[in-house]
Amino acid sequence: MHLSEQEIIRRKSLEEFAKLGINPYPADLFEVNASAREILENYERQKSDYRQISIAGRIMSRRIMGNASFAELQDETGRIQIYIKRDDLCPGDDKTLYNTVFKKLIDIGDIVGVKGYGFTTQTGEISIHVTSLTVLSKSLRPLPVVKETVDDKGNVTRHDAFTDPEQRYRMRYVDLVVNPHVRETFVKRTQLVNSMRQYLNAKGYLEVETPILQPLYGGAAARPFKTHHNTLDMTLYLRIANELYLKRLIVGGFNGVYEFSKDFRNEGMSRFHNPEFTQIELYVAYKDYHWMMELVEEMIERAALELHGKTQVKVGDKIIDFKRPWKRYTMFEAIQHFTGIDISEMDEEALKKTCNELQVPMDNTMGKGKLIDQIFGEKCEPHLIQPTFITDYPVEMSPLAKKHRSKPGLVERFEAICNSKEIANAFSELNDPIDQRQRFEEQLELGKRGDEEAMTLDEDFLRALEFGMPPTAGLGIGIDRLSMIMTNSPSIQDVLFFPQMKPENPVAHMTENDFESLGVRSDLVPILQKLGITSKAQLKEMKASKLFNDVCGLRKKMKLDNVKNPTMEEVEGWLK
RNA sequence: GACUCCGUAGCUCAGCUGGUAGAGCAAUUGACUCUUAAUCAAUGGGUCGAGAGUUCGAAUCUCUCCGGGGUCACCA
Repeated sequence: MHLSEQEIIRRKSLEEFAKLGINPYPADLFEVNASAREILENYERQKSDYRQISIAGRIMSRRIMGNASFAELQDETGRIQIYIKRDDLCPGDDKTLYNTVFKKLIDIGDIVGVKGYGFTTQTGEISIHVTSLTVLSKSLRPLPVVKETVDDKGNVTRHDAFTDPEQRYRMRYVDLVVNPHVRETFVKRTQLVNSMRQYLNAKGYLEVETPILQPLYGGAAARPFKTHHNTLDMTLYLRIANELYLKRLIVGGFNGVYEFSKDFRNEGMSRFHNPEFTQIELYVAYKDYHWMMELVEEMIERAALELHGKTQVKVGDKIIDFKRPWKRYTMFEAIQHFTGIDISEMDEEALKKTCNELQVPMDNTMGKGKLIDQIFGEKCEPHLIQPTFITDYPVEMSPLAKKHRSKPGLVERFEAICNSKEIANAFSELNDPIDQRQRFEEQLELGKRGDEEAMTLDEDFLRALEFGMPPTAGLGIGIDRLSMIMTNSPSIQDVLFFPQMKPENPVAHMTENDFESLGVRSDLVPILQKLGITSKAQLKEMKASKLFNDVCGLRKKMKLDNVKNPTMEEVEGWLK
């Protein structure tokens, strides 16, 4: 294993700890009675409460001045400065704990527990005067060191911030330690989910769990991930939606069911797409899509209030206001509003002509519904920044939605669009089993023509509908997309702890064992590693005389005085 | 999948009309008892993402590959 200089130094500290009889990974619990934020908030008012503070966290910076030092301790709630004075930490003659343990063996990133009392420094910072220090976990890798300066106006400048997206996503644990706003984002995401859950629970709806491994995937148009069950010897799919299972539960007599579900779609990745993502789906019996719009407005307005204390949310350079009521357009109205063209009576030919006039890209495989959607996507969606309901979609694109009660060719469906992206999708659910079977069959036709995302026919779902499903309103909300808006995050990767990434390329390295199997003495291994030898094949191609020279030369350069040079015979032996 | 930009020390970055790798922070050693991007002095640290090519000579030019970002396409 290749270690950097700093890693080697930290590992050597472990040996020093052992010599001092200190376990840098103690098993004992460490009693904590305060948090950084709590102390900073309450100390001025309640000084007497902070005479015996016990707190634990990570050392984030150190300022050592001889026999006294300041350091910053970071716990879950934030950072607090600690003050360590040699003679207060070590009242007796033995100053090892200060001189050796704190000053030499503890590094930035180490996790320690301290006990002490609160005080205010001469420059006015609330701090902890440390009387006892315990190492709780030694950190063997150097943490990125991020420093901050605050100017007169209170603007914070971060120096050397840990910003490389690849590193941040691959090592989210490091990201969370050094980038406080990242923690905030994820806390907000959880608050969002909690807010919605509480809202739905208060209405008496039941949170349920349905299968992730499904023999047939359905409920959406997407390509699935495929897997195999050995015992049953059958193909299973990771769900792309849970719609059809939740509807079965409505058939079974529940009035309201919802599920926060991880869904999986085997498609392209982008700033708005991760192969696994979270949706909430909700189904309520005896309701329709008008009713559902009210619920969505109320639920999301409430979430915004709970997260931000107001209905306005800053997203990029825009302010998005979730205050009810949201604007509503039918799809035709929206298109008329943004293009001035009324397409409501147009047939396929007229729509194609309109696409050409508007310079909306299209091709001849597109049917009426797809053309309408295309115009909407090009000409309307980019302008819909404030939350807006778009209603009444073409039937061709919505095989699970009920036909519109009065407008032929349309379904009772709405999407909520916000910041030009769909955040919610809902229908009056199709509960007519005969109609549903026809729609599935149309999908099968599309599938035969090569549409990889066409829905499959789920015979058991149809059987359930044939037993009778009450009129039902159904809803799906993309939690990741909504989280992006609520946390002002430009990429979906910023609201997923561990976004999908390609695996890291393991750098080929020969281990000590690999070298020793060739007869290389262990004390010579670092020299060969330093030479950049990463494979046996590479080594075997080298000339013995050159290798001998290189090794002896490097031994001198690396100042490995107590390592004996190999003999020429030895080197020849490695290459056999 | 297409286009485009990026990959140099633990972190943030400079070096790129080819000539043996630099800075700040971090680290090491020393000084310093209220500092806060602490300060001062000294020191060490790099397969310049990987491979191949051009060349006397490549971090730098060319090609291929790997990883990442962005835009587009796909994706209700």
